[in-house]
Amino acid sequence: MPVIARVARPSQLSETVSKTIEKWILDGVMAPGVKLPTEKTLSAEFGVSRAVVREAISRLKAEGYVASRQGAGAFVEARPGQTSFRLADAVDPAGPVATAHIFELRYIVETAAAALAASRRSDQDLVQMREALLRMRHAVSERTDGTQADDDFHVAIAAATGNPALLRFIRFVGHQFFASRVPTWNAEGHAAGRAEAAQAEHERMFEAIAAGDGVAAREAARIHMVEAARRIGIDTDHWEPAPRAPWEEEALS
Amino acid sequence: MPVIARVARPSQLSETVSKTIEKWILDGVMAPGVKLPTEKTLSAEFGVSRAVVREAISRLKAEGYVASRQGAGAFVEARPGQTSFRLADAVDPAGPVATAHIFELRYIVETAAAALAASRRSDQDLVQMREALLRMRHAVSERTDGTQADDDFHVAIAAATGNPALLRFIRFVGHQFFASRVPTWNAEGHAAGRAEAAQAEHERMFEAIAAGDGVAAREAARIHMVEAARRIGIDTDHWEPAPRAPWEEEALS
DNA sequence: ATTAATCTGCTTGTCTGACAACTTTCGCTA
DNA sequence: TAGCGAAAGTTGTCAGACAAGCAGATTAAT
Repeated sequence: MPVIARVARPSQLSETVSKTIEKWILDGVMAPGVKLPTEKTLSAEFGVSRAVVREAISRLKAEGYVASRQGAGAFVEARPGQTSFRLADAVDPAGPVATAHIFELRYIVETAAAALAASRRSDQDLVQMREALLRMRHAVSERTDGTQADDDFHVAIAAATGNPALLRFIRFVGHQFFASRVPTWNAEGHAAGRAEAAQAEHERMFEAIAAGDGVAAREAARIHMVEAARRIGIDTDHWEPAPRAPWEEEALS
Repeated sequence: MPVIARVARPSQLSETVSKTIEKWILDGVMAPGVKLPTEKTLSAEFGVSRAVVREAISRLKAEGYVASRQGAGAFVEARPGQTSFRLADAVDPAGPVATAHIFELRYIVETAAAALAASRRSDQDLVQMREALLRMRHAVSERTDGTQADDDFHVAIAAATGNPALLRFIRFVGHQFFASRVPTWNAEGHAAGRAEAAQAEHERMFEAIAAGDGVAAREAARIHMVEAARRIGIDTDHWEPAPRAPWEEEALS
């Protein structure tokens, strides 16, 4: 019986197995392209049934660590970081600046997406944006929740770039701040005029994109991002080693 | 260009099932916290064995979409997945435009990073860049391989932004094109003057960043990215001419 | 009557054995 | 030697069974 890293956490056998194999790959014990032991061998060495091993490999396949070919075997696909980008690896979740750093990343891609959308959007893209915009308008007047429409609007812009990779990434980064939109759209946000303010910013973005004005679209998106950051209380004063965000320098002048 | 929903791949039953359930969750058919059907029910409805359903759920657990408790059931997680970004999900690997889409994403973040680096770089950051630059110079004159130094140079710029999330993402995206640098730095590339050309572009980027000129840094990076795309045969005609943030335009005046 | 303990059915976790689909290897034949 | 086909090995799927744990209903105790 080989060494089995006894992880205290997983009460699930399949998780124990998958974590162990994942560690093998991470530590370079199994290089990319290498065929990993057969399911029968693994089940024997781990002392579990083949079903458990299969579930473990299923996890690893989902995470992109391995790929298997029927009749041939399972092979190490690649090292982590080559196929997937994890925010948990990118920033220290406990760090106070993590949110600001991720938001800056979002700021970069969303402003670029707005500019691209202005020059590439189809009529159908505009329909999607307008539809989300109308739902937000309705949410403002009725003082109801507009977080979903808000999210849909941003996704529609990303989709209008015609770049699926960019679309997916914006959805991914934007999702990290889904909960952050609540203080804008709840009763308090309506009362304080935050929902109305956000809506006005959205309207300007839409107009610029509809007009095909990339520069104006980027500027409108920039303003929206800056205001959104302010609304969720991102403290740019504490930004790491770098002095400050670009929009702050502008505010200074 | 419409959405590419080409997912005909899954010949694996478990993948078909997991993708279907994933779609349910993403489309909001199953809200967070909701208990999904029992394994027996799912196996009956999909017409597959329980083992297949379990492997599918195993995938979903690995991706963070669901969590299951023995005896109780499997429940949709509050934060549906979205803990990692996988390019394999973002683009159709078989599509001819996949590389161009990913490169555009890289173009967006690298040009922004260059602009940020110009305003935030420390003296130590400059040392890192200069070191990589010297190694590339040496590679050009000696006609040796400079891919690693090339990569290090771009990473040094990303690091100078002081944003670890941005750094990590640039490393991730840049790695997708690591192999693409070979035709620039191999014997053929040296002979055709591609290595020398790339080096000149790098020098301009460094000078602008060292001078603290964000606008020039972005423009130099833009040129380098466009040329790099051209060297690996990516069409950049439809790209935005010179995406530039408003604060930089202000800096011009 | 209220509360606590127990029971019972249901669900997930694991095991075993079997067969189908496919790949690789190797020995045989021309 | 080259090509072919059988055989062994491996993953994919299925079926049934039992253990472990949970939730609601039933029963017992105060």
